[in-house]
Amino acid sequence: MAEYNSLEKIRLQKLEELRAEGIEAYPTRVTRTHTSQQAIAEFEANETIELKATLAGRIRSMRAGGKITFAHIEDGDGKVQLFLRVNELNERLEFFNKLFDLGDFIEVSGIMFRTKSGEVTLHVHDFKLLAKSVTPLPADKDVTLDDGTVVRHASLDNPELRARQRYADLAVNPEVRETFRKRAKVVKSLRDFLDDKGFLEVETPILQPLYGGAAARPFTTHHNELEQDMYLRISFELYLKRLLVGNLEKVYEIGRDFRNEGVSFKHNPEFTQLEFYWAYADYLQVMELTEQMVAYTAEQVTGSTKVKYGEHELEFKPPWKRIEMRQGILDTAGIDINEHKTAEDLLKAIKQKQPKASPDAKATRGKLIDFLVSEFLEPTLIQPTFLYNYPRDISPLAKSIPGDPMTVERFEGYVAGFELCNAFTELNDPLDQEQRFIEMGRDYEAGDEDQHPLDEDYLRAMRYGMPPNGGFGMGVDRLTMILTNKHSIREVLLFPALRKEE
RNA sequence: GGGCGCGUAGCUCAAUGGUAGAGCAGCGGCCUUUUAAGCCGUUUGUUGAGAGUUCGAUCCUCUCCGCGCUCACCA
Repeated sequence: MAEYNSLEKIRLQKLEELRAEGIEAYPTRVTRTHTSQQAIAEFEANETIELKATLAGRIRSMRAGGKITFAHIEDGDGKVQLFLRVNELNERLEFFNKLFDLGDFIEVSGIMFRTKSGEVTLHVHDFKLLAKSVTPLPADKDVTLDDGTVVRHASLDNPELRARQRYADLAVNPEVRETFRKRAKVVKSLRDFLDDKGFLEVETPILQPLYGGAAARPFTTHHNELEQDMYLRISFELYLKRLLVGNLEKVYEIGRDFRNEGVSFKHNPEFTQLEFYWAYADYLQVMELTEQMVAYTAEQVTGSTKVKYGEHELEFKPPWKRIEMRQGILDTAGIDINEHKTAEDLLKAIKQKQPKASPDAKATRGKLIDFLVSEFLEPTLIQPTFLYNYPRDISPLAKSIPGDPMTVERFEGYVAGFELCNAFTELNDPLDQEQRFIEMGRDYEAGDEDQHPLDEDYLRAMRYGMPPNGGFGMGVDRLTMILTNKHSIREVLLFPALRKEE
């Protein structure tokens, strides 16, 4: 049984009073004729015509006078003011004032007009309760004090409450609703862009017998009838590339990935990923498509390719800056990785630079290079930038640069100092791929949990012949953060992962 | 997982080792064009949970729970 606080008990009492009057507090049918903004627009188009309207929405404010009451209701389109007067409503006005609360959903009918102070308002002739609100919304308001200082409308602010009770957050903070409308637009724009380029949207398994395509720890679950453990996917990569073997030339998927790892302002255990694979393309073509796609999305969502993010103004218009990884590390860290061909050698060079963090002493050469990037280079990449040409040993699914077996054709897109996307010319040589898997298997035996187990079926697919192709992956949540100027992934997830209550 | 910080009324926040406060919301009045109205009156608490120190703990100590920041982890 729910326990009610004093405010809720008062509302429950009102509910009883309503029912005692024979009023259904949660009726089934609504007969709305206009949304709030439709009614206002239609009235403003010609104010000499009497406009009758029936509106529906939630009571957000009430100003009850003796014989008149002003209120605002809010619906999906916005707010509209109501004017209720004893002249039309008689004793029902008092009934309205006494038994209706902020947060209740109501239906109101009447005639649109403009008040003395100029606000388009519904003059209410009839009203009906649609749903009684038992728990008060956490709304608040500010007040101007005698000395002129304004106490701000604080409203719901507690980040935990806002995330746990997103419904209340959405109900009370219109800008939060706007953020999620923009998020939907981000996804739609990406889809439109890729569809227009001839990509086929597909859906691949979330429950997988093996996980792969990324270096991350998976969530494990169990299928009862099949009597086997299964994993929630950590990427789409290996399944999407199987489709290239099947002669689907251009495929993409937008969906959820699951990684059983730490939570931070840019990591949630489940997150939305976009991946596409493009036969007969290489990473340079993917780079061009990427900057076009992100610029298109930015423009669709914000109206411009220039986007404000915190103190920065980001320009997404192609072409983006390109930095070759070796050169970028040389410029920011002062180390030429080509002069340090072994991990021991590179580690020595790094130690001389005395970075703030210290690299793992057992790290491979590739991981040390990765360390240099995140320590020195990454924080400088504010404007959209492609960092390209990665070490082979941290890129097991990418193809080497012809003539440079240590380096692969791979790039990552950086914006605002963090990684937005990752792409490469995909490895399509089954023998090379098997070799790389085996090398990773060694890592796996050595206790590196992030390395994936060998996927025999993927190799079987590749042996049938996989066309040369370029692949791409991007965190949709992160793109949404940037395009909505939010600095935490939780702000762009409706229901971010939180610990169980109590 | 480590470090730092936070948790007080429905919401936003004060406060002191000695009976826990404000604004808004709520409740009761007055007000027929208000603008998150105004005026008068008024209620609200297991101070996150538990233990300890103390004559006395919201405050000090410890444990636990939750959240935030940060580091680690993380293509």
